Amino acid sequence: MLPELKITPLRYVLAVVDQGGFHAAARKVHRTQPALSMAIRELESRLGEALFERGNQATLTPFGRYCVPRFRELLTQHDRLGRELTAQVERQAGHLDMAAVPSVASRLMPELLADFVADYPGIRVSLHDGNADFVRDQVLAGEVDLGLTSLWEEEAALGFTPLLRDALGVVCRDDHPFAGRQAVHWRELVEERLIGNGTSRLLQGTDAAALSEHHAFYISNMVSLTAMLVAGLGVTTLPRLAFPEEYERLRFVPLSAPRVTREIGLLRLAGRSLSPGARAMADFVTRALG
Amino acid sequence: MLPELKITPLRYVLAVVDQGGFHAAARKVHRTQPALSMAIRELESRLGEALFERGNQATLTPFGRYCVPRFRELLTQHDRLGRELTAQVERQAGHLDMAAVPSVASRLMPELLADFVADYPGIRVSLHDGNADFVRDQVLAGEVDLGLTSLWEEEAALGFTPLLRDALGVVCRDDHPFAGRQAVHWRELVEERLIGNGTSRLLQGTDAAALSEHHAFYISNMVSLTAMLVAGLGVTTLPRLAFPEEYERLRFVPLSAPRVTREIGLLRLAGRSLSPGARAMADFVTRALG
DNA sequence: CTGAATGATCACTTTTTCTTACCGCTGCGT
DNA sequence: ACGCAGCGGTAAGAAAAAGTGATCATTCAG
Repeated sequence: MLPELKITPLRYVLAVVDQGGFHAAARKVHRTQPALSMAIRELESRLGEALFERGNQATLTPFGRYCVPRFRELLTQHDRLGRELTAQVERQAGHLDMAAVPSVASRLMPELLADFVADYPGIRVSLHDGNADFVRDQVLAGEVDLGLTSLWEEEAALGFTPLLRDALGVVCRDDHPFAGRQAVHWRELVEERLIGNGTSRLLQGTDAAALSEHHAFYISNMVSLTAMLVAGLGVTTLPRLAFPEEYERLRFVPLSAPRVTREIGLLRLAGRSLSPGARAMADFVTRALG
Repeated sequence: MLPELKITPLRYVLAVVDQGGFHAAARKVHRTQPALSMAIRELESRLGEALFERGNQATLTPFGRYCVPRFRELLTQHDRLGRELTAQVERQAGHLDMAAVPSVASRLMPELLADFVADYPGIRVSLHDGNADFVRDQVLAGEVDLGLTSLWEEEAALGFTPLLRDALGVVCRDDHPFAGRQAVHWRELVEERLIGNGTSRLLQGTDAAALSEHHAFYISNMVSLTAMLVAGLGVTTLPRLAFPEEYERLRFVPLSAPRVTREIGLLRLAGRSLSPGARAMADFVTRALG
């Protein structure tokens, strides 16, 4: 029904118009003159109307004059699309959404992102932070391309690439007997007033599993938790990365037994490939942390 | 450098997306499934990025999801252009400019145009009227596609198609001795007070050439001329078509000797083809008057 | 476990596109 | 007036692209 206009002949027509002749145009598009002659003739017969005046050399018919600007417009859009897509593929443009647990988001991401934008100035990044469940759900729902978190349990739909291990330790105030110690054994914590938090479940399944039931309070909010620690209301366990270094009065003492670590890594949907931008980020993070 | 996106594979991609599978899409576009498989694979390798998730059946990659709306947009514009051009070629749309001498413009064109728009409702017509020189110049300058006029002298750059002959006659008031006569001989006019007008030069080169020098006044404006005739100030010569029938008191009497006729026809630029709309008009006029 | 989907792959044919070689025409300089 | 360089068009065959039919592996429902 409607004639399928091929892109190349349109380009030829414009070349002939712009160069003012078939020969010059052929040179421009790296073809021979007959190629243009035939391609354009083909296009004309497809349209059912001549574009160039026959006999007269390379002058447009009225219909040709009507067509040229429209051809040019279509080609402009075609080329724009081509450039846009290659920009995406070559990571000169694009965007990605990622989610990270707060410790990663606040301690690792700032530097990481600074380095990333230096390498890929055209790629826009959105970073959402939330607890490990939030990150997992966001990835699973496809709301974000990548997650940086620790994974509680393997899932078929998720692909997890471990990047770094984060050791659990005890956090206490600087006047506490633990402060300054090289290590603490879990049994010593039984005597303490222990404050539970979101990371406490790391202890489950370890020798210190009992502790995770043991706490006096459970505080999920990090600001509240640190306030209580600064007030000397008790001690808590936290992975090193989650330990808020900016509080002068708090100290982090590694747990010597059990040696509990959480594994922080890159989380993504299995079997779903990444956008070019997301792949750039995934590669970048793996190189930087792995 | 930039990858030449061909139209057909883009269409295939959209078909696969819309139909939800390669087989269904192949049926839709009247191709076999391998054709789509291969064309799309080719496109992917050209872009350097997969559009469909391998293994998983006909689901888009993130990059594919990014591409699809853009492909659709480009195809929409492509198809719109195709439809637009065929509309022009098939005379469902378009426009043309024409010029005609006043007699043709006022006596022939109204009915002609009415019939034309009935046949070609989509074509816009601009009609300019002016004397024969004006029409010739407009055509020569390419300001109009077609002219309806009489041609004084052949010119290489102009193509003239005679359509009808218009006989010269004498115009006088109804109380003049000529009124009611079947014919008048040029010698009879020598006695009369003769008013010259733009068409008087038709007499040049005929037996009555002397008359064209002979006139008492020369009036180019038609309204002024008729006013003078109605006032009984004299008589004039006019081609039949230029005789203003709407004036009850004026009479037209053919010249029996010499038999002078002007030849009215279609004027166009030689060696320059017409736009589809103009060709429709040219054919139409030739059929209607020829 | 079978059978009917899916998409991928392979060998081959058809179609399209391009090139080389050559033609006729036009216009310019001698 | 003549040759000659430039133009665009034509024809035959080579090269590339697109399409087909047969076949395969995989998945999923009954």
